[in-house]
Parts: sequence; structure tokens; C-alpha cells
Amino acid sequence: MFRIGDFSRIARVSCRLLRYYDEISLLSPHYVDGDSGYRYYSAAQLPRLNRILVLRELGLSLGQIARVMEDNLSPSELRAMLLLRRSDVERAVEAESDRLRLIEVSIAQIDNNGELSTDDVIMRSEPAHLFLSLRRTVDSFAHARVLIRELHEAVHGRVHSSALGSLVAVAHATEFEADLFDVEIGFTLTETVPVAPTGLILRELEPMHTAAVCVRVGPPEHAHLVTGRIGAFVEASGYELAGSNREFFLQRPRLDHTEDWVVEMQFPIRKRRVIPAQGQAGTLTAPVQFE
Amino acid sequence: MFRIGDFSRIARVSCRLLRYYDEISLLSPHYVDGDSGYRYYSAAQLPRLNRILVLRELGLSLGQIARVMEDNLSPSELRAMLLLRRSDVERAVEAESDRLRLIEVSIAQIDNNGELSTDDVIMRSEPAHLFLSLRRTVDSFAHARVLIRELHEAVHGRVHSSALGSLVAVAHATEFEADLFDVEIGFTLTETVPVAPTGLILRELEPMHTAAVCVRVGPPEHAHLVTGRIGAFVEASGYELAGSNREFFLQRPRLDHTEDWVVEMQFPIRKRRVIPAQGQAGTLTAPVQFE
DNA sequence: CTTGACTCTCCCGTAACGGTAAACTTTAGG
DNA sequence: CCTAAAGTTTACCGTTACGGGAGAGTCAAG
Repeated sequence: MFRIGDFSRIARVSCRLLRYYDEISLLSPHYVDGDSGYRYYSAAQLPRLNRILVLRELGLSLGQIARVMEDNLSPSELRAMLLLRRSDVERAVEAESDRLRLIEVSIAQIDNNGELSTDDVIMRSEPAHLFLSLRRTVDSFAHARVLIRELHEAVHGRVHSSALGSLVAVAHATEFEADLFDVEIGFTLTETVPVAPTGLILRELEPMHTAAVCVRVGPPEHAHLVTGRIGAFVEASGYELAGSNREFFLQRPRLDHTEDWVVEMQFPIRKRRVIPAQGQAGTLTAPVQFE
Repeated sequence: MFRIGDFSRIARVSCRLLRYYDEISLLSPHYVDGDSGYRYYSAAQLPRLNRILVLRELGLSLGQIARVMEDNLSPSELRAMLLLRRSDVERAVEAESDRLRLIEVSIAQIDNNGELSTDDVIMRSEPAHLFLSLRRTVDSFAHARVLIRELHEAVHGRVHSSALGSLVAVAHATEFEADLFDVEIGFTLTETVPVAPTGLILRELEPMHTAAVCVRVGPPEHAHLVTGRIGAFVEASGYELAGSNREFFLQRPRLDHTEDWVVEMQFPIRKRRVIPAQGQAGTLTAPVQFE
């Protein structure tokens, strides 16, 4: 019979931990003195404690460990738990590895540029939306204002304003240097509407499983700065573009004050299967070009 | 100006998170109504929020993120933080990979044996101890009782009992099948003592950086069972033996009741440089032999 | 003016313990 | 036998980064 301090020294765990495991009934002392409340442990409890510690090291939660310990769980059930745990750990390893690459990209950014400029590019998923739009091919992206006005006129009076969501511009062109832009501009909808013969398209705006997004505050003339930044980020972090990008207007734009526009640029991306340069942070010196 | 709900939808984060970041002064609203307490956010705050989210994704704590954000931290300081973070993540990846291998070993154990029998072998480090001992070569490990008696007589009266720690037996032989055992038996000491010319050795019992330990309750005749289990565990988890093993007596042994002995067996181990079979859990079918 | 949607603050809960305080018990030494 | 030191008890708070919910107040549209 050991008092808690001796037992903790023998088992190399803290007294606090033993009391905690007693509290949650994971490992109760062999005997508790009724008067003093002193806990007394026997050496025969060491195997149980060690088993707990081993399972803990495998990453099982104390709740799971309790299930393993209390009834003598069948080996196959334990096996199932371990399989579950294994897939969790596999995912965790992959997630941490991804994180590691992102960190290295950021360090390389600082080394090359003197500062961290990709800091506002973020990756997330984007759900599908119901979308009511106009599609045109124009010769200048600044022409967008005209399109927006046209869209407003087409929509005005036909759709209740409470059904309208955000203004979205989809860039269907994949060549960024081309002289012609295939642009689709419309509103997301919160409910379906009848589409009269107005030239308006009613469709689903595709969801993006993974999107690199960046918020731009300023006129469309500055878009290429953000575009380049996103491109560099996507390139460096082992992804590639996976479709046409689009711009979400987070504020209803005032057509005559383009410098106040608040636009979220969204680029669908996917993991590259081949990762070209797997080197250290400092070795990523070649200038990274977009597309 | 957006109310918190709109802003949360735009930024794709929860209201709760925005309130929390306000509370810890990480991202305060552009304006707070004095009467109602309503928070109003401006679109111009999105870049800051996104930067926060990016840093969070890199795994920085909110405290670190706050330091990055509040003063405009110099890029080199940020770089240092990222380097620190990188080494943390590298360690995390390695730790999770180790864990993954342990899990796979456990699954393979169940598949081969029908149950998890290595469950009470645990890995930890063992500190150095001051050690006062006798060393003999005997022809049978069961001869240990005689040695213990001899040790008691040598120590009795010369060392104050408060200075005595645990009884330890060191097996210096590396060949487990040999007929002769080179055994050293002694006590750990809590303070240094004068060693009279008694044949006793005063030395440091080497620490073990990594040890596989297992508690055995029972007579020394059962030691080989535990030995085999530890060996199989060590072999399967990518380690190898790295020196002579020893037995810590967790209870002062009663010489005439060997069946009550509570002994912790400690084997120093190190990572194998070459990992032979890197296969899946189910493929580990060859019987694993000790040494 | 009402009603429904929105927002506020405040408190509790998470997992797995560590730290500390105030009171009590045991043990060793004289 | 007495005292002092060491050990132990319960109880409460803190950690991280939020999520959930209660009860009360606020805003906007019809």
C-alpha cells in the first residue's frame, strides 16, 4: 500500500493526475481511508495505470480509454477504435504537413520581398448560389460599369429586392492578357424567381471546394495587384487554378465611386499533384509568376 | 457599415467569433453605438480580419497574432516567430507520425495475437541515480535472493536507512541465453555516503534517454514473459535495445515471498536507423523475435 | 404600432489537467 | 508525549479558442 505521493513517484505521474483519474473514476485507489480521506494505492494497480498511459499515448481520449477499461472490451472493438484513431492521426499528419508548407511559403515570402504580402489571401470553401445574370464579351474590364447599369435595368421591377443577394462578376476568360473579356454579371438570389424573356440567365453559380479569396478595397484598375498576389500564393503553396474566377461585391457598389468598391476576389484552386520545388524556405528564389 | 450579422456572413465567420475578437481587442468594430451597444463593422476591416484568419491558419496563437497586429511588427520579428512555429510544427508532425506507427503496431498485435498484449509496455525517460551496489557473476538468475541477502548485510549499519532508495538489479549480460549472469544489485541513494572498504561499489546508475518499461508482479521466474513482450514491442515499434537492462523493485521485496515481488523492468532503447518493414498493419505477419 | 428578426451581455461548457489556498493527517525526532 | 515538518485533503480558478443558450433590449418593415 502506497500513499499517493509514493505511488506517483513510482509510476512517474503527478499526484494531481492520480486524483483526477480518481475523480473521473478511471483509476480509483485500492482503498480510501474513511476518516482522513487519504488514498492508498497498491502495486497491483500499476499495470492498469500503465495501460491507461499507453492508450493515452496513442491519442485516445480519456472517455475512450474508460470504455476500453471498464467492461473488458472485445479486441475487435478495440481494433475498430484504433482504426478510427489511425485515420484521425493520418489526417492530422497531413494537415500539419500542409500547415508546415504554408509556413515555409510565408518565410520565403519575407525573405524575398522583405515583408509578408500574401497575408490577406485566405483559403476556404464557397457554397453554391442561385444566380441571375447577364453575359457579355467586352473589350475592357473597366467596361463593367456599363454592364452593371444594364443589369440593374433588366432586373429592376421584375425581381423583388428582398430576393437579391450580392452582385457578382464572373470572369470566364482564362487568358488574362487577352483583349476580350467574357464577363458574366448578376445577382445571387435567396429564392428562385421567374425569368421572363429578358436575356437574363438563371443558373447555379458553381460551388468552390477550395477557393483562394482576397478582399480588395478600391477600383477595378487595382485588381491586377490582387490577382498577382493570389497567383503567387497559389503557386507557392502547392495549388493550381481550377476554373474561372469571380468577384463578389461585398457592398452594393456606387457606380460613380469605383474607389470605394469592396470586392472579394475568388479563385477556385486544387492541390497540384506534382510539387516542383520541395526545397527549404531560403531556396525559393525564382520569381513566381502568375499563370 | 454592417451590423455584426451581415459582417459575419460576408467574412464567413461566426458572430460569436467577432464578439470574442472584440472582447480580446484583436478586432474591434469600426463603431459601437453608445446606447444600444450594437457593433458596426466597415468593409475596410476585412483585410485585417483576413490577416488574422491567415495567421490563425498557420497555427499562431491569438496572443501571437495580437503581437503581430498591434504594433506593426518588423518583418524580421515575424520571420523569427514563423521559424519558431515551423520547428514546432515539424516536431508535431514527427510526434504524430510516431504515434501513427504505435497505433499500427497495436493493430497488428491484435490481428496476430487476437488481443493487445503489449498494452503495459510504456516508453519514458529515466533519470540518473546515485547507486551503491555489489556485482557478481552467478549461474542462475534465481540466485538473486542470495545476493540480496549479501547486499543487506553489507549495507546494514553502515548507511542510514533514510538515505536508501530502491533496490535495483542490473543485468550486465547481453546474451540472454548464456549460462552465466553478470548481475549487479544495489540501492539507489538519496545522498552520497562514505564507501568503506566493503566491496561495495558507489557509482552513478546511468540515465536512460528512452526506456521501455514494464511492471511485473510476480516471481523472477516469470521475468522472461515480460522480457519477450518488451522485446516484441521494441522490435515492432522501430526501436532497438541500447544497453543493459535492469529491474527496479517498487516494493522492498520479501525474500521468502517472491510471488509478491513488484518489479519494474527497464530496457534502454533507441530509434532504429533502418526500419525494415514499412508496410501496412496487416502485413506484419512474420513472428517477431526478441533480440 | 406591432411583430419578427436581430443584437446585447452574462454565464456555462469544452479536455485534461496544473496551481494554489486553507485545513487536516501522519510521521519522525526529541 | 509533544511539536514541527512533510504529506494529504477538498475546493476553486486558470488554461485555448471559442460554441450554446437565456433573458433583455433594439431595429426595420408592414
